[in-house]
Amino acid sequence: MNKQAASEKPYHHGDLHEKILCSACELLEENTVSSLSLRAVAKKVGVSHTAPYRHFKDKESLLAGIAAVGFDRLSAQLADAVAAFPDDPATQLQEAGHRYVQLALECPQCTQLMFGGILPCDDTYPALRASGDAAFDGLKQIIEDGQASGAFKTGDIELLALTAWSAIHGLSLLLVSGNLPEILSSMIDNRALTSAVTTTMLEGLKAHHSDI
Amino acid sequence: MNKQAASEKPYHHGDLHEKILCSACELLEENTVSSLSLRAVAKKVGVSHTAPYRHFKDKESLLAGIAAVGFDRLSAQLADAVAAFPDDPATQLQEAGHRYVQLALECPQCTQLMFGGILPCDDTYPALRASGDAAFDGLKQIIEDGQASGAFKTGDIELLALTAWSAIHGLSLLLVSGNLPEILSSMIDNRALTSAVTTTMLEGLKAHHSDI
DNA sequence: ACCTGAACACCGTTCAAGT
DNA sequence: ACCTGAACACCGTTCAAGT
Repeated sequence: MNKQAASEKPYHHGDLHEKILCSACELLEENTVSSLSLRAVAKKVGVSHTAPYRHFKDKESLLAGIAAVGFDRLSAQLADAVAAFPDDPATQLQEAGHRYVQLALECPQCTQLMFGGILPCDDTYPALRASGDAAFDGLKQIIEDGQASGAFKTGDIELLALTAWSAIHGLSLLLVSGNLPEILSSMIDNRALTSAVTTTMLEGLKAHHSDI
Repeated sequence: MNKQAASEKPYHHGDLHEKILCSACELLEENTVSSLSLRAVAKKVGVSHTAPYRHFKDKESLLAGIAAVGFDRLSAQLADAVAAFPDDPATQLQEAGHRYVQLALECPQCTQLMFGGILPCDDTYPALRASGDAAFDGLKQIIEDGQASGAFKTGDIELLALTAWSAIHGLSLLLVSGNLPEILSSMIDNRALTSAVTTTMLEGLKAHHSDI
């Protein structure tokens, strides 16, 4: 009795689940996502290499947990971009693009994990899928607001959102993967690259007032 | 004497280098790029698991060989797109986009290998880098022609090329990695998705005739 | 309930040794 | 010159066993 509420997970370590996830996140960015080993995570936490199996079904399940956190961070950045420029969907979209690229550059390995086709995107990991969908919903909302205010051209919201997403996603992954040719990657300011992409992208999304 | 010319590599197997590369390409698409093992390639070729080391420095070196082939295929598709619509840069760019996406969908694992940050893009593999740069040069040429003919807006060629590339690259990787939300991935026709992206992208690239 | 250690089947890579 | 086999240090995962 006196079980001190229902939420307890003491015994040998504190919240091992959380500790493992946290350490994994750190180790992930120290190297390549494919070089992250469950055994190394366990060693870093200070626990036997089989202990993580009490908290994650397997390695992939742990990776899914990390990726979900990444998508949540992305959603948060999107929300901040919207809040920063109320009632200005065009600027919101541009700001969202900048933050998307910035986040990708800050945690490149996590970005690869989220978008590198490493994890299944079906319903194997519902939490992961939910986090990913939430991020896309945030983007759709900006497009919808822009259409409502007449700033963006009309058309299928999903398709317009996909277009904006593709542009900024492509740039992000090209930066993260290092596939840009020397001329571009030697540009001091990544913000200039992002601006070039978002500006042209916005140009294509804008309503053509000559059509009215 | 009578050495039958200079090009000989008989002994036990024919051109083992080529056989390994070829088998690796096939095995690659049968599974994930990260699950491709050198030992499995050797077994498929019918040779001991250390034999590949006579022809490739290590596993990464073999992967770089595969990726270079991928970039060459991309360049070829670009060239075909240009040839198909002479003197029409806008249509060339759209066609190039379609072929880029199509190629990515045909060999998703090779695409991940080429763009997944698995290989170093510095001068570690000169052939790989050269193949990659060649593909980008093809794209730049389309942009340049479009500017010359007045179809595209003026501006830094590299930046405009990057913009076009980002849009189509982003779509390709989103398709290949499976990160699209259900609504979009359930669309029967990927060509419709590609058209949506390329059309809006072209809209942003076009010269604004009202500016003249 | 939570963790450990031995064990298994796989890796990539090296190296002495065979033809 | 080209290939092999044993060996090493790593994996992920399972399972009986400990507290």
